[in-house]
Parts: sequence; structure tokens; C-alpha cells
Amino acid sequence: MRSADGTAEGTRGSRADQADQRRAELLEAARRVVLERGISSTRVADIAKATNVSGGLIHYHFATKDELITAMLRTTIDTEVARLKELVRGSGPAVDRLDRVLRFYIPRSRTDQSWILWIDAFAAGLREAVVQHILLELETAWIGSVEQVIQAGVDSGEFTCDDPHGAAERLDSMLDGMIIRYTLHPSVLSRKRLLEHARIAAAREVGVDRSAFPGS
Amino acid sequence: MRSADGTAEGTRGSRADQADQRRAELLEAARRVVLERGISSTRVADIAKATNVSGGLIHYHFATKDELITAMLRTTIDTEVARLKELVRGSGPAVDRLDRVLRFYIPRSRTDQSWILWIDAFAAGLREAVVQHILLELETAWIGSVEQVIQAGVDSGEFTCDDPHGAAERLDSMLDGMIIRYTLHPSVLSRKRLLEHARIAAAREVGVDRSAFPGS
DNA sequence: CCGGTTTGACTGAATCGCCAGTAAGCCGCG
DNA sequence: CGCGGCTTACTGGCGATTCAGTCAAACCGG
Repeated sequence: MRSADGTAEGTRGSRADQADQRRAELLEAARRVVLERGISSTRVADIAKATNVSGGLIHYHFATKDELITAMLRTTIDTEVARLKELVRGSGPAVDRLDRVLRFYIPRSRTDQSWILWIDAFAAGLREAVVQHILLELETAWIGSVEQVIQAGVDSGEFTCDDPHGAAERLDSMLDGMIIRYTLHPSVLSRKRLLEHARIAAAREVGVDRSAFPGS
Repeated sequence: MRSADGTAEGTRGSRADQADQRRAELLEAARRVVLERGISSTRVADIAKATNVSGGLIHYHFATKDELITAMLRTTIDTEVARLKELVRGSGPAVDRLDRVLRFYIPRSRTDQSWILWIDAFAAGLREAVVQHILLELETAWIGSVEQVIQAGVDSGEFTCDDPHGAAERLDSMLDGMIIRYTLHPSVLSRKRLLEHARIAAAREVGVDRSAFPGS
């Protein structure tokens, strides 16, 4: 895609490419470190160590720690939203598509830590407008996607729902809250039960019977 | 309740009382400061200043900052749970009682910051077992209360619900998620709309019509 | 193609403000 | 007295940011 000159590959090449690569590497490392230490107790030195790089380099690529963290959230969200959009574009009966979205939302297993990042980000977003904005984007994308699938189901006559947007808001909120609970106390609320709750609520929102959804 | 000795009042008296009072004062100040700065960027010096007290005094009453914060969360929760239990104990038709609980849950106004504390605590709870435990207590109390009111309604024949506990879990989660959203982006989701969502969902869970609840 | 020059990624160590926690002692009340 | 609540003055160290310098790759005039 780049390099109309001699060297004909995008993986390795000009210094700009190298810098981009390093930047991406740092963002990825930042994500890993934040996942296990939390945003507020992550030190730039930790990220440096995780990349086998000097502390100074971090500040060569990112002016401040905040900038690094924000950039990390930004790219994480972007890929997440992209995958979500793709998922929504999929085909099949509306029930299946909706169920797929629900399952994508919910952590895959007890060791899936992706939500740790968002919980941390919620707290950060309380005071940082940039983070707040990023989170709003993510939520909007989710609600929009759920709404879209519901609307498709209504159009095809599979679903009955007089307020797809409201239904999506309710479902999303319920999942947010429940996943936070699951992330904090996995022993109190199993993933299975969580998914079951999601399906029950979803079925109700779109006016079909619970049995229309997968899973017993 | 204390002082079976000479001085016959609980507000002012023995040195122990004075110490207790100071402790409470510090906890209250801690709460205020944390609300506006967040747990992780609250310094003990801030709390000292907010109480017009020297920095050293904090450590006279609380060994570490963590202990102070934890104690603060603890007492906040205790009073919250107490008020909740009292609310549940109230009388009247089950719909009214349920609605009262819902309204108690939701921030009173855009300036009610109580939820900021919990969002912060969620993040802290990701790594601190003590906080995690405190949060679990709070959630359990909420779910229990909602369940209890629903069950009462079922017993009196006002409600239909074959799984009060599950219904309470779903309602609670939805409110958690939605309130986080409201707290972070009040301009995107109004309190009015939030309450309406709560009533719609609640009505559905207990098998009554939305119009059975107050508010148009 | 070559030596000199520039550029840009990167290092390692120093700086410096911040902040939890400590130590020593003051003071008023019982 | 003497104890308990309180203050002031410190410290120890952490941790973001800065900076002077290294090194290799790209560039360029001849």
C-alpha cells in the first residue's frame, strides 16, 4: 500500500514504517500492562520494560503518559467497533444475529479480561473529557448495532418491537451492569447465567419466546 | 448509646467520643474529596485540608490511606444499605414500593454525585479484594431488596413473576449500567428517560402494565 | 559507487516535584 | 502528673519527564 519506490513490502521499510510499528507495539504493550495493573497504577517504566525498551523512548513517541493511554483506548475501541460492525453485517435469521451480538458483548470466559479495561476507563472518564468521549463512541456503536439488528428483525416480521432504540438502550445497559458484576465477582454470577439473563431479556424486548433463542 | 458514666449525652463528652467524632469527620471529608477528585488522585493532604487539620492527624486515626478510603466506603455503604432496608420495609401497594426503590436507586438530579463514588470503587475493586467485598455486599443488598418487594407483590397477587431473584438481578444490572451511562453522559440520556426505562423494564418483569406505575 | 553529512530512533542517567508515612514534641484536660 | 489528641517538620522514595549523547540508516554531491 505504501512504497511506490524500490522496496515493495509494507512490513519493513522506511523509518516512518519502523516508527509506526514501534508505536503500535507500545500501544499493545500499554494495553497488556493496563489490563493487569489498572490505568492509575501503570507506570511508563512498566510499559517500557514490557517492550524491552528504554523509558525515554516512550516519551519520544508519546509526549505524556496520558497521551499514550488515550491513544491506546482509542485504537482498542476502533478495532472493537470494527469487529462489531462486521458482526452486525452478517446474515441469517434475526434471532441468530442478535444472539451473536450478545455473545460478542459478553466476555468469552472467566479469563477474558477485556472488560477490565472498560471498567477502568469508566472511572477515568469521570474526570477526563477525552476518555469520556471515547466511551460515548463505544456505547453509541453498541446501542446502534443492537438497534440495527432488532430493526432488521422487525422489518422481516420476525420481531415485534415498537421502540428498537429504547430496547437496545435497555439491553445494553443491562449487559454493562451485569458484566461488571461478572467481572468483579465471577463466583456470584456465572457466565452461563449471565448469558441466560441476556437471552431472556432480549427475547422479551423483541416479542419472541425465549425458546426462539439458542441454548436449551 | 455509649457513656454509662457521668456525662449523659453522646454528642460531646469523653475523649473517646471526641476521637470518634473526629474519625467520622475525617471519613465524611474523605468522601467529599474522593467525590470530586477520584480515589486514585485523592491525597491525604487534601482530606486534611478539607477538615482544617494537619496531615499527620490523618495517620493518627488511620494507619494508611488505603485504610481510610476503605473505611469511608464501608460507612457509606452501611448508611446506604440501612436507608434501603428502611425503604423496603415501608407499606403501600407493591407497585408503589417498587417504584420507590427504583427512584431511590437513581441519582436524584444531575448534580447528585453519589454514583461517582461507586464507579470509582468498581475500578478499585478490580484489584483490591476488600473493596471487591464491600461492593458485593452493596449489590447483594440491592438485589435482595428488589427481590423482596417483588416477592411481596407476588404474594399479594399484584405481581406475576416466576423468578423474583432473576428479575431483581436483571433490573439491578440494567440500572447499574444505565446510571453509569447517565453519570458519564447526562446529555445523552436524561434522568426522565432513565426512569421511564426503569419503569418499563420493571413492569415487564412483574407482569403488570406500564400504566400501573406512576408517571403518565 | 564513495566518503561525508544529516536525520531520526533510541538509550541511560539525572532532575525534580510530589506525597505517604514518621518522629518529636506541645498542650489541655482529667 | 500523664495521657491522648494534635501539630510541625522531615524523610524516603517513587515516577514522570527531560536531556545529552550514541549509532545506524538514509541521503547527496561528486
